[in-house]
Amino acid sequence: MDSRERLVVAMSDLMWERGYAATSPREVRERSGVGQGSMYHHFPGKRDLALAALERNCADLLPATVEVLSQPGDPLERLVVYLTRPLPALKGCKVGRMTQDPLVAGDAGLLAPVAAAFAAVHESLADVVREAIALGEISEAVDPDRLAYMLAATIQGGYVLAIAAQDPRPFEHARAGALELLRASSPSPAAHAAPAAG
Amino acid sequence: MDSRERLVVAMSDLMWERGYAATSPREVRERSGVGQGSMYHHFPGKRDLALAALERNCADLLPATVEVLSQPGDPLERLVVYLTRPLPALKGCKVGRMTQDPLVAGDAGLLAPVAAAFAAVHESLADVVREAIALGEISEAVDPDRLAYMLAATIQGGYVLAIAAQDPRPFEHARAGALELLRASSPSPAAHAAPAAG
DNA sequence: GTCTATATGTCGATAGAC
DNA sequence: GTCTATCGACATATAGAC
Repeated sequence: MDSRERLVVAMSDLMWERGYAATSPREVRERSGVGQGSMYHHFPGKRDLALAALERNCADLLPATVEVLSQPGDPLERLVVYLTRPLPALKGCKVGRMTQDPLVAGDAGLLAPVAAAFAAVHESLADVVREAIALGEISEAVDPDRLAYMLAATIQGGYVLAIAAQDPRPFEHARAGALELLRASSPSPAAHAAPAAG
Repeated sequence: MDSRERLVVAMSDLMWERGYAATSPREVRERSGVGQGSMYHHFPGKRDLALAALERNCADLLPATVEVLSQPGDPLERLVVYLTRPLPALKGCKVGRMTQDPLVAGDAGLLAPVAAAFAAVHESLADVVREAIALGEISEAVDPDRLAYMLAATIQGGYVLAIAAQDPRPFEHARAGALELLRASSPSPAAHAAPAAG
């Protein structure tokens, strides 16, 4: 791993552990083992390093999420996987958390990769919901875009509740609640327990 | 307004505008118009001032939320109000945002008022959901605690999506989606449009 | 309770040799 | 590309008079 890469990894980790404002160039240097001169050779300043770190985080997380939603097979089942896969409730989302840092949210350049990642997840989610509606697994009374936003919000907001309580259960309950409600609203109640007949 | 109060207000505003780590005692002094000596007379340090500011924010926001949920009358209608009342999608939640700041989330003392506020909202929400289930407005297949967590998460996560997109619509869509799904899962479909008969 | 003055360290970056 | 040295500014307080 070259110096540039080590700097990006260290910055990414530190933004995750301490936040953007609270992370100093010095810590990045120390953790990466890269010297002062090298750091400013590779990046004009802290913000540019943060941008590279953010882009890296998005590139790390996005493919796995989209992949879960792009599997072949039953769309409702893909939503179940989306809502039940293991996620670090007490650590939060490396990407979503950045929206709550005013220094990041106030900087269009830093926010851009985050916005792109959420937009991509939304498109995948909305597609799956549309498929599920077409198959009669979800009520036609539901708007696919709205439901997709709701599902993504359940995850992101679940982190907030879990961290506030210092307990993963609110996160798990929120996701389970979304799933329960989704199933309770299904046009074919049989879909809850077993594959629908026909 | 005395010095102490002015300090707390300034700190509260600055944590809101810039975050905790990015807010310096100097800015607090300048905005509040309180001198250096007075500041350290009233508070031992930045953290203690932040704690007072957090407690104030919680005390500001909690009553209004609980009040919405504690109105007399139809419980489902109270959930509708909870999910449709005007909220600042692009600004986020003064209380919820704090959970995403590692310096706050890693400090049990700072997190305590936030945890208490979310716990209080959850209790109110879960009570309303239980009432709605008892009246047959929401399916008995739904667990009240889970649904309550899901609804709170929808709001908190909606902020994340809206700020990422720099557009209030994901927030509004997420809330509307929750409402739509709630209605689609209602045991008495008539409840969607008009008061249920009987 | 409020003020001015001071202290110590770090931040975020630059300089310039190798 | 990497190094050491250095910079001016600010962060986070403390001291001690009034």
